[in-house]
Amino acid sequence: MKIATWNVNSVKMRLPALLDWLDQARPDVLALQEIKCRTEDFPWMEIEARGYAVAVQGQKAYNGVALLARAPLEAVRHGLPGDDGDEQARYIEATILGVRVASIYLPNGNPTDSDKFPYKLAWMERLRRHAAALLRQDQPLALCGDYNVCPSDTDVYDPVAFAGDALCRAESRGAFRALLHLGLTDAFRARHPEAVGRYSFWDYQNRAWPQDHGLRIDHLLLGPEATDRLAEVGIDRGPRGRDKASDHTPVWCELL
DNA sequence: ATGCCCGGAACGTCCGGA
Repeated sequence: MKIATWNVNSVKMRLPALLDWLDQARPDVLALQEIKCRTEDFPWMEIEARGYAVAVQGQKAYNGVALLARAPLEAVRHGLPGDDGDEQARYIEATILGVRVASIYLPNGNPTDSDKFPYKLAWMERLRRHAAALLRQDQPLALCGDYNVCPSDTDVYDPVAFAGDALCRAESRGAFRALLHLGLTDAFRARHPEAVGRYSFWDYQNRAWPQDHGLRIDHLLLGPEATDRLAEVGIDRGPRGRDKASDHTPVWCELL
């Protein structure tokens, strides 16, 4: 079972690249982030024609997440519990082939002296509480998405320059570690413990991609049952090199 | 010290992204 995550930065602009990647990589599940469209404007027909079931949590212009699966999506949950006043479309969850899978678009949190940073940290605490509840269900779990956290300096092309950034701040990394301490496993790091310079995001600015100035911020966090089944993990840099690319590229894992 | 590059909304130029 192949499970992947990809921040597409507008599903409308990325539709040709998305359809190509589905045909080529053939994931059983793909978690999308930053679809940047209302649920009713999602390209349902084009995706379903490729043999995928679709669940969407959209909003106008910003954010938005979705789950695509080659098997039925069961018991879909829209939104992260813990704040009924939160209008931002950043979370969707469903069961696919017995695996509980979430698509997560965690807040960026910059600038750190604005209210965006405490919003990020509060969102991460809500995620921690919900992940703890999911882990108590004793079913395979995969929390997939754009976490907007570089877990360690080895995940950053210039750790000094990013030391004060919301993606690298101690508070963000501590909240990420709190997720791991629940019993979740960073799939990429589990399979590639010593890897340096394996990124999932390269900024559009400053020629970041040709210089390989990247960050690893897209993660697959697996519960114990899924981790026991973990066979392989990869980052597919191909889509980032295309014309009209997203600034993120897909991360995938294979469960036995 | 600041903008660089993108997409969306909208039609001038700003917001948000990371």
